[in-house]
Amino acid sequence: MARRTSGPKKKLRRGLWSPEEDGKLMNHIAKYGHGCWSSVPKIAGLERCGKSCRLRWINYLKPGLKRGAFSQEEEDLVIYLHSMLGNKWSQIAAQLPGRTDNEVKNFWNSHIKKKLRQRGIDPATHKPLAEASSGRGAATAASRTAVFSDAELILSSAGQHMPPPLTAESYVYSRSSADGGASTHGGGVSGACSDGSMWLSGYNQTADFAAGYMDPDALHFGPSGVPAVVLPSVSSSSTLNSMAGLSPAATTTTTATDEQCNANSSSNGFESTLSCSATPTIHLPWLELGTSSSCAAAGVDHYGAALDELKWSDYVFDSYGGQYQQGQCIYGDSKDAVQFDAHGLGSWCLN
DNA sequence: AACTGGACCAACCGCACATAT
DNA sequence: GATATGTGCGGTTGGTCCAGT
Repeated sequence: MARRTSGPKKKLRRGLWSPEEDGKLMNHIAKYGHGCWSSVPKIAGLERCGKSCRLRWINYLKPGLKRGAFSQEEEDLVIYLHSMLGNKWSQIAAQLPGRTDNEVKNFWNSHIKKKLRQRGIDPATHKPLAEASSGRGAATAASRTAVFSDAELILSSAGQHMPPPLTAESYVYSRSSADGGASTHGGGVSGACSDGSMWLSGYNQTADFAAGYMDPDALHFGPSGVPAVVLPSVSSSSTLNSMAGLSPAATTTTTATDEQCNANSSSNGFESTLSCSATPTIHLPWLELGTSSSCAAAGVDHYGAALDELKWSDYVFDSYGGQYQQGQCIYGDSKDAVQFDAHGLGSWCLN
C-alpha cells in the first residue's frame, strides 16, 4: 500500500453507473487488472472513487456472476449458512457461486427475513419467534453460540476475513457410507468418497474455479470423473441435534436406507426432513432445507473464502483459460456494451 | 390519472484491519 | 512506533418500480 500524494480534489460522480462507465471500467480491468483500486479511476478515466469502482466490479461486472432470482436451493443454503455464520455475508456468498455478498444481503433483507417471520421464526436467531422474544433468544451472536455450541464457537473464533476451520461437529448433515454412492438433486450431485468424505458437484466447475469460488486443490473426483468439492467426513451430529432440540417439533430418527441425503418437505413446506444414510434424520421445522442444499450446507468448505484472493488479471489470464462465455454482453441492448473474448479481453459488443 | 406505500436493489458510508512509508 | 493509505466488510440509504387506492 504505497502512499501517494493526492492531487487536487476532483468532484466525483455518484449514483448509478452508466453503460459508458461500466465499459471504461471493464476495458481498464481487462487490460491492466485492477491492481490498486485507487488508481483505477484515474487511469480508466472515471470520475469515481476507487472504492466505488471496486464495488461496481465485484457486485456487477465481474465475470461469472449470476443474475436473477435465487433458486430454492440457494435460498435454503443461505438460511442454513446464516444460522451458522450470522451476518457474515461475504462468507455466505462464498458458498454461493456467482452470488455476491451484497446480493445475498439484499436477498436476506428483502425476502428471507420476511419469509421466516411469516413462519414464526426469528430471522436473527433462527429460533421460533415466541422463544426469541422471551429474552432467552435475543438476536445476538451470543445466543447463536449457545445454540450451536461447538461448531459456532469455532466459527465465531475465526478471524473475520478467514474462513472458519472445519470440525466434525460443524457439518453434520451427512455422514456418507463408504460405497461412494451418488445422488442427484436439483442440478447438484453429491456422493460419498471411499474415505467417508463427501463430494459435491453441480456447479460450473471451470467458471467457479476461474472466479476463485472454489479451490481446485479441494477437489476430489466423483463418479464419472466429475470434479467435486470434498467435504470433511463427519461422525457426530451434536450441533444439528442441538439445533433440532430448539423446537418442540424437532425430532431425530435413524434411517438405515442407502439413500444419500434425501430431503422431504412436508406438504405445507414448513417442515423439512434431512435424511442421510446411516445418519440421524433431523427435522428442522424452522429451516426449510431442500435436498441439494442440505448436502451443500454440509459443504461449508473453508476454501470458499479464497474467492477474492485472485486478482482479475490472475484469473482472466491464468485460470480462466478462455472459458468465460464468449460474447456475453453485460448490456444486452446497449451498443456500448463490452464483451469479453476468449482471452478475457474486453471488446465492444455491437448489437 | 394521480397519489401513496412497500418492495427491491444498487450504491454509499463508516469502520476495522493490513501494510507501506 | 506512528502515520498514511488501501482494501474489505457489514449496515444503511436512496432511487426506481409497481401494485393498490
